Amino acid sequence: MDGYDKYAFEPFAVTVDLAVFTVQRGGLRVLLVERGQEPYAGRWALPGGFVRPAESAETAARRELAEETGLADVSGLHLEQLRTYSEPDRDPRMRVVSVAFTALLPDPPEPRGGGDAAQARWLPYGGREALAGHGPLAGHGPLAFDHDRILADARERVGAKLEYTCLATSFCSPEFTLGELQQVYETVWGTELDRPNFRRKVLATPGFVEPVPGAARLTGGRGKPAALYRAGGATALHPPLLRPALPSQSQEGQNP
Amino acid sequence: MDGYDKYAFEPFAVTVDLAVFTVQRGGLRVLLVERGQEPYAGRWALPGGFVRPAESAETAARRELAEETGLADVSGLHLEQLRTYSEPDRDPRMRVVSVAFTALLPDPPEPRGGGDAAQARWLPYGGREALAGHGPLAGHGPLAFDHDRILADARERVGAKLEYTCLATSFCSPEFTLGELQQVYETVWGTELDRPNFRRKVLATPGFVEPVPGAARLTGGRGKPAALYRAGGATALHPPLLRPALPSQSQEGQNP
DNA sequence: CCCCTTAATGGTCAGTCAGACTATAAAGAT
DNA sequence: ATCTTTATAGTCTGACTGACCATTAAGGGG
Repeated sequence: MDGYDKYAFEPFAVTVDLAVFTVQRGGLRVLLVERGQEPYAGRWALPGGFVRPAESAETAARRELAEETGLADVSGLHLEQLRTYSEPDRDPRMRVVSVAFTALLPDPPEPRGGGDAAQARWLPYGGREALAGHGPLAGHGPLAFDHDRILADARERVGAKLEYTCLATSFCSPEFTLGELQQVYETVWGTELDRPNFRRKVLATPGFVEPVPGAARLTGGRGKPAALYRAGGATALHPPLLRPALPSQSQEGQNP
Repeated sequence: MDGYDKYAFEPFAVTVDLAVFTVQRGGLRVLLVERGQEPYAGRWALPGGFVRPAESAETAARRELAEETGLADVSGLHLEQLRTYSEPDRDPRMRVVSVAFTALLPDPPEPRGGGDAAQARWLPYGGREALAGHGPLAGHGPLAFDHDRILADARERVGAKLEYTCLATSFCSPEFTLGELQQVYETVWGTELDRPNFRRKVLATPGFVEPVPGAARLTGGRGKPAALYRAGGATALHPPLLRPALPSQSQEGQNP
């Protein structure tokens, strides 16, 4: 950071890219826009835009989130910096450094198409379609630029943070059932969890969820009505709720 | 990312800042440079510099790491992106977006002063001096720009990653004793760990460490000589090695 | 040379927690 | 009325953790 006048430096364009996730009908969905122009015309991409002169990347990301989702109030939504992507050739036109963010929405609104005739949609990401061999975006990929990688990084980060934070409640409405909360974990992790055990763990963690005092119950379909809970005051999970270790993962070296 | 020609965008300067940690004599140290020019002349700052036109931020960070430490080969060192700091007023001269990195060194070389008469030093960070009330940098703070915050974020990130990755071996020489490895945990976390339990946990994790086959032993001082180990092939810790939860942390909400 | 200190290593034991599983309750569907 | 579905309650076992105690192998000091 020393000696600006001694070293040459090139100006960069700085953008933000958003990986906005939601859990809907048991599947993970991500907000994508269809590009109307070259490069990558017709390909899907993460929503995003330039950081303005008086903005931080965080401010720009929240502004873009409001614009792209059409939500009036995005102040309560979870928005978190993922990392910055700066490969010199990631945009063929010019040098663009992009700060990527991850956002989580409980109930996704119908997205409005962007200004330039590009449509925006919630596309399923991962899940059953991926297992059928069409890739994580089920035929809508690959994305423009390096957005496939950004999206994969974002999903991995969200999955990891579910383990040791209370982030899962950000995917849920203000009042939710434990079944809905469990669906969030199962959807993001792509695994199934034992319901009684999940319940025991969540309720045993102080501040994770708190019961809605009105003893209100509600159900959408069959079965016994479920009790409603709100997010508690805690943000971290100690000890964490670990996802089941896949047999072929995370321990490549073995001790004899 | 759509329509570059439709929206105004400002060029930014993009820099990298490095939080380079090492564990020495039982204390955590960080590489800092003393600024020779305004702004913040005479204050200490994180090493860093501009990203060049053909570089990614990662490439620039590794180049800066080599330059600042004077090490011939930094290819094996741990270098990881922390996050990007982009507040509009973080540099009083111009709009600078900085991508911060965290690096870990086993045995720190004597740093060479930067080109512009600025000296570089390993300063103790946190530890006993901090408890004496002089702040985490024991009288050398506050740092220039927003580097205090970057440094705090970096330390927290390193501490968190020790829990669920094998990162701690990056602080150690190629061959190390379990006592040295434990010192890394204790130094970064600022807590004491039970030696037999730590040993049991480390050895029970496949791929974390592997014994040096030559049954080589080595000691610096008194006591029984310790067996030497190398880093194993694993990168993740499943289940994690959790730092002892401080009584006043992480669970502000309590369920009745 | 003997004893003390230091540090590494080996082991025990009880409490806690996670995974697997069974059982009961309360709703809609047929 | 009975079945299906979902929520909730509880049990049991093995694994893991934290708190210990014991032993081994070095150096230092009398």
